[in-house]
Amino acid sequence: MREEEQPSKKEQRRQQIIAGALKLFARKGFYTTTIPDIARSLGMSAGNLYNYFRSKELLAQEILRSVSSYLGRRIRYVNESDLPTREKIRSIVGLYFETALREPEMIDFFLRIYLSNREVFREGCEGMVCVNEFVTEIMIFFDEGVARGDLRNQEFFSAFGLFMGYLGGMVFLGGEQMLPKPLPEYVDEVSENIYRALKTPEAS
Amino acid sequence: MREEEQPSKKEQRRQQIIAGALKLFARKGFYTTTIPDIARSLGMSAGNLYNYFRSKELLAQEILRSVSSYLGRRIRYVNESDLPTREKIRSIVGLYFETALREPEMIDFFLRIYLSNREVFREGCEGMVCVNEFVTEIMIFFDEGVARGDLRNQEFFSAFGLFMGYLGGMVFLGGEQMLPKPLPEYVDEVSENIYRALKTPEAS
Amino acid sequence: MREEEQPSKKEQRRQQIIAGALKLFARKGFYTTTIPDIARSLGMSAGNLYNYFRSKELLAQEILRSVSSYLGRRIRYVNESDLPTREKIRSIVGLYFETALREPEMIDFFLRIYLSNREVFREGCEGMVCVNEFVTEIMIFFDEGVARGDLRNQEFFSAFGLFMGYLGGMVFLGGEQMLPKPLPEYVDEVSENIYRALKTPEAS
Amino acid sequence: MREEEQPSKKEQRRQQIIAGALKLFARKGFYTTTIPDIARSLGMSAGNLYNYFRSKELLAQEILRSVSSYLGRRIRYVNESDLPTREKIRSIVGLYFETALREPEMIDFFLRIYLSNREVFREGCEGMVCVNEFVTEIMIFFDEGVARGDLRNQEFFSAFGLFMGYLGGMVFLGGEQMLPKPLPEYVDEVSENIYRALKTPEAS
DNA sequence: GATGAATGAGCTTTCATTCAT
DNA sequence: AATGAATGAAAGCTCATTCAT
Repeated sequence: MREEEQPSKKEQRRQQIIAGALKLFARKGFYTTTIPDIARSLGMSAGNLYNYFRSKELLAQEILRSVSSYLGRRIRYVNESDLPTREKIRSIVGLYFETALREPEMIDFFLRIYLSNREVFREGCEGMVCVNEFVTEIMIFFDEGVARGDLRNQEFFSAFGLFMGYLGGMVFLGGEQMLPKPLPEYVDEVSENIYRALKTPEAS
Repeated sequence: MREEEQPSKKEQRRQQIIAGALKLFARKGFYTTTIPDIARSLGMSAGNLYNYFRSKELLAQEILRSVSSYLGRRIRYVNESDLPTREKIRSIVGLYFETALREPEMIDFFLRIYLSNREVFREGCEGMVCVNEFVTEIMIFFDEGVARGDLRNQEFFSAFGLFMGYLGGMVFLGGEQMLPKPLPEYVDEVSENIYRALKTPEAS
Repeated sequence: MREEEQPSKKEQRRQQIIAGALKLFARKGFYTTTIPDIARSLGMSAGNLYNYFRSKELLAQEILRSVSSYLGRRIRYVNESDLPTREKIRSIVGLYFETALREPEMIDFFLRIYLSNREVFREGCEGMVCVNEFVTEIMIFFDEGVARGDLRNQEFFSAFGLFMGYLGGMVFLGGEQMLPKPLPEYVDEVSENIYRALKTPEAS
Repeated sequence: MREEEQPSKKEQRRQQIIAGALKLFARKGFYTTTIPDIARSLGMSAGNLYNYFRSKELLAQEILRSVSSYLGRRIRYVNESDLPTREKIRSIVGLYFETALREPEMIDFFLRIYLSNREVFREGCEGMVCVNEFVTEIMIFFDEGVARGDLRNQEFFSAFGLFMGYLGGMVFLGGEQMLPKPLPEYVDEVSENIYRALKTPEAS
C-alpha cells in the first residue's frame, strides 16, 4: 500500500520547469532570464511553458515556495534530531553552506531573486506566505534553544536576522570570490560566532 | 585659500543625477527603472543623460562608488573616535540603522541593486573596487579591536560577513514590515549580539 | 411515421457548439473570443471542437447561416399571414426588436460579427450565400407589398437598406444605452417611419 | 497676421499616422491590422509609433474623433446653408455616399471599427464623447427641420437611427457589391425615402 | 550641453491548430 | 469522439541608446 501518490506526468513536467528555471534565475537574475531562455533550456517551446505557469512572476513564486519547502525540510531533520543546541547550529550552518556549494541555485535564488526583486513577489507572496516553511523551522530551532536554557530569550527576529543575514553574507562573499578559503571551511568559525552571539552566559 | 576645488557646473549636474538615480534604483530596482524615468525625475532629457554617463551600467557603478564612499566616511568618524570597541559597534550599528531609516536609498541600493544584480557590476567593479572605501573602514575597525585585545583574532571575512550580513538582514526585515518594533530600537540587541559573537572571552 | 430525421448525436453536439459560440462571439467579438473560451463554455476540450468545425472561420460561417435561417423562418410566418402590409411591417419590426431584447446574440452577431469582420466571411459566404434565407423573406415581403399596390415600386435594395439599416441602427443605439426608452417602445414610431418611407402616395 | 498656428512637426506626423492607420483599420479591421503594419505603411518603426500614441486603442480613439470631426464639419456646411429641408437631406445623403466612394475609409471606420469593436472604445469614448461633433450636426439638422414645420416632431433617436442606419446599410450593401448601380445613383431614392419617412403630412 | 524623435532588438504573452494518446 | 500538451508564429509594447538639430 503506497503512502504517496504517483505524481502525474504534468506534475513531473512542472517540477522540471521549476528546477530549470530556478537554475537560470539564480545564475542570471530575474529580468535577464527570459521565458524563451527557460523554455530552450528545457527543450520545449515558450508558448507551452504557459500551459504550466500563467506568468513569469507566478513561476518565480512557485520556485520560491519550492526552495523554501526544500530548505525547511532539511532544517526540520536537524530540529528533530537530539543534538545539543550548539551542534544544531553547526548542522544548520553546515547544510546551508553545503547547499550553497552543491546546489548554489537554491541559496542564490533566495539571496538574489527573492530578496531583491520585491515587486515580483508583492502580489502572491505577501508577508512570509511563500517562505513560510523555511522561517518556521528556524523559529522552532530558536524557541527550543531558549526553552532548554541554551539561548538567551530575545526577540525572534533579532536572532533570525543574525542567523540568516550572516549566512547570506558569507555565501555572497564566497560567490564573489572574496573568501580566501572554500566556504565549508568557515563552518566552525561561523557557527561559533553565532553560538556566542545567542547563547546564555552560563552556557559553555 | 581654497581647500577644495569648486566643483564645475558639469560635476554638480553629475552629482544630481547620481542622487536622483540612486533614489529610483533603490525604490524600483535596476531593470524596472528606465533611463527616461531618471531623466524625467531630474527634469532633463534622456538623451542628455548620456552626456554625463555613457550607459545605465556605468551610472549604477558610479552610484555604488558614491554610496560606498559616503558610508565609509561615516564609519571613519567612528574609527577615529576614542570610544571603546563595544561602543564603536553600537555607533556603527546605530548609524547604519539610522541611515536605513532616513536615507533608505543608500542601504537599499547596497542590498538590492549591488548584491543582486551582479552582472551589472561584473565589468568595472570587480572584487571590491567600487566598495573599497566602505570595506576598508570595517576592516580598520576590526583590526584595531583585535589589536586592543577586545576582539578574537579570526579571519576578517568571517567577522565582516557577520557584521554586514546581520545588519543587512535586519534592514531587510524592517523593510518587509516584519519587525514588531521600529528598526532603531534594535540597536541594543543587535550590537550586543555582534559584540558577543566577536569579543575575546576575557572581555566583559 | 417520423416526419423529421432524428438528429444524430454528433449533429446535436454541433448545434450546441453553434449556440454556445454564437453567444460568445456576439458578446465579445470574433477576435476576442478564443477557441478555448468556446470549448470551456461548453465543457469540452479545444481539440475536440475541431472534430466538429475545421476552423474558427468555418464555425462563424455556420453560425451565420443558422442565424439567418432562424430569422428568415420567423419572418416567413409574417409573410404567410394575411395581415395588411402596414401590419406586416409592425410585426417584423416587433419581432426584430423583441429578438434583440430576448436573444440579443442573434442580432448582435449580425451587426457586430457579420457586418464588420468581412474577411472572416469572404471565402465561404460570398454575396448572400449565408444570409440567403433572411434576405429572401424580406424580398418576398417587399415584392408582395408592391404587388398589392401598398408599396412604391423601387429597387429592392433601396428598401432593404432602409429596413435593415434602420433596425440595426436602433438596436445599436439601444445597446449603447443611448435610447431614453426601452427598445420595444419604439416599434410604433419606427414602423410608421418605414411605412411612410415605402408606401405608395395613395395608401393611407 | 495668421489666424491659425502652424502645426508642429510632431503634430503633422501625428496626423499622418492617423490618416495611415485609418486606411488600414478600415480596410482590414482592428484586430487584423497590426502596429507593425501601420508603421510599415508609414515608413517608420513600430517602436517610434508609440512616441505618438501610447497604445493601439488610443490610436483608434483618436482616429474616431478625427473622422467624427471631419464628417461633422461637412454636415455643418449643409446646416449653415439656406437650402430647404428636403434639399438638405439630399445634400447630406450625397456627401455621405460621395465620401463612402472617394474616401471609403472614413465611413468604413465608422461602420466596421467603431460600431463593432465596442471594447476598444469602452474606456475613453463612453457615450458619444468621441463622436460628438458628428451626432451634434445631425441633431441640429433635425431640430431645425422640426422647427420649420417640415419634419414631424418625434424623438430624435428614432430619426437618427433611420438616417444613419439607412445610410450605413446602403454603404454596406455597396461595399458587398450587392447593389446593381453605383452608390451615388441611389441618392435620389434614398433621400426621398428618408424625407417621406420624416416629413410632416402637409409638407409636399 | 540639450532635445527628443527614431531605431532595433527583444520581451512577455496569446492563440489557432495539430497530434499522440 | 475526446483530451490537452505542444508548437510556432506573431502581436503589442518597452527601452537603452543614437543622432540630427
